[in-house]
Amino acid sequence: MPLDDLAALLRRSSLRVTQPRVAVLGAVYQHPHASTDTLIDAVRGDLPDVSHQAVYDSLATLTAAGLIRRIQPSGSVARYESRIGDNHHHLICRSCGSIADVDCAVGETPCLTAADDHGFTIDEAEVIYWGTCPACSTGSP
Amino acid sequence: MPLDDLAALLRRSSLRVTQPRVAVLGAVYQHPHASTDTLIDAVRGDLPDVSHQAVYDSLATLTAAGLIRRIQPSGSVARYESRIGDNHHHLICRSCGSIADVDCAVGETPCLTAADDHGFTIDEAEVIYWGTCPACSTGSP
DNA sequence: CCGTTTTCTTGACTCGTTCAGGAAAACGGG
DNA sequence: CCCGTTTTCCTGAACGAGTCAAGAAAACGG
Repeated sequence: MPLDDLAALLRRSSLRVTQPRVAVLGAVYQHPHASTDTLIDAVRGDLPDVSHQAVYDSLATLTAAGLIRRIQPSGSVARYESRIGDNHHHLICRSCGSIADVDCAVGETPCLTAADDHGFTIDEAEVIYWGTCPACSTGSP
Repeated sequence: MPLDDLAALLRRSSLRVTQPRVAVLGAVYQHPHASTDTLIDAVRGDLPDVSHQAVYDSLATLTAAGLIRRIQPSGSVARYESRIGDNHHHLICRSCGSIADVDCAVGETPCLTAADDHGFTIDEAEVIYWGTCPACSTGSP
């Protein structure tokens, strides 16, 4: 993903194009499901002197603009991903915390229909599959 | 839920019956989806001098024993509920954070089948419906 | 009732995240 | 191309949910 494209994404969302934002957006594309800490390290590969605050701030801005998505499974720190708008879900290993993407099998926004919505206006259904990843499954012997 | 029944639940799980545990378990039954803080307050209604640590510890023990379930939606503190083993899901208001239970429409453990499991051994599918509750929907005018 | 084991109390501490104020960078108009 | 305004970034401190540790107290089995 060339830097110019990242900048264009920012502009299209009416966001100022700053070095930290471009670097953060690029890092999220390069490291799917990465934690904030990992992203800070990745960003500092390009910009050694960015503050953690700039990364936190950029992540919040990008999330608010819908360019990235924040996910935060129970017992985990915040993670970010660039796959958005395609209603996919996540498969998380209870043992090592690794995350895999899962396409939604049924249709576009299939899970958006709850049995009883209690009068709520539902706008998203988030599905998390919990289990054990292949690497952790074969760990015992 | 009489105290004796709560104690019986603990014994059935081979847990020692202590005042804090009984009080915590009772509080979770009385306050579905309550945060740890709320539960601490509730427990102190019965036992004014329990430490927060005892409550944290009891909650962890009860959760490990499967007597209660811990839920932790993104951006929220940990919450606990006593409805377990019936594969129900949650409806959460983005505005006020209130949580409602939703029965699973399709069957017993319907969502347990991901489109592609990536080799994971899946043991649970957690579904969270995000939206706006009736009270918050009618807030603007 | 006693001894062992588990649990509770007290208090300090960690870590991810947020808050605050001044300095620096980005953008639009001239 | 430069300048002023606005937004963003940096430094450094603070917050809060949750955890850790060591000794005192309570629960259970004999």
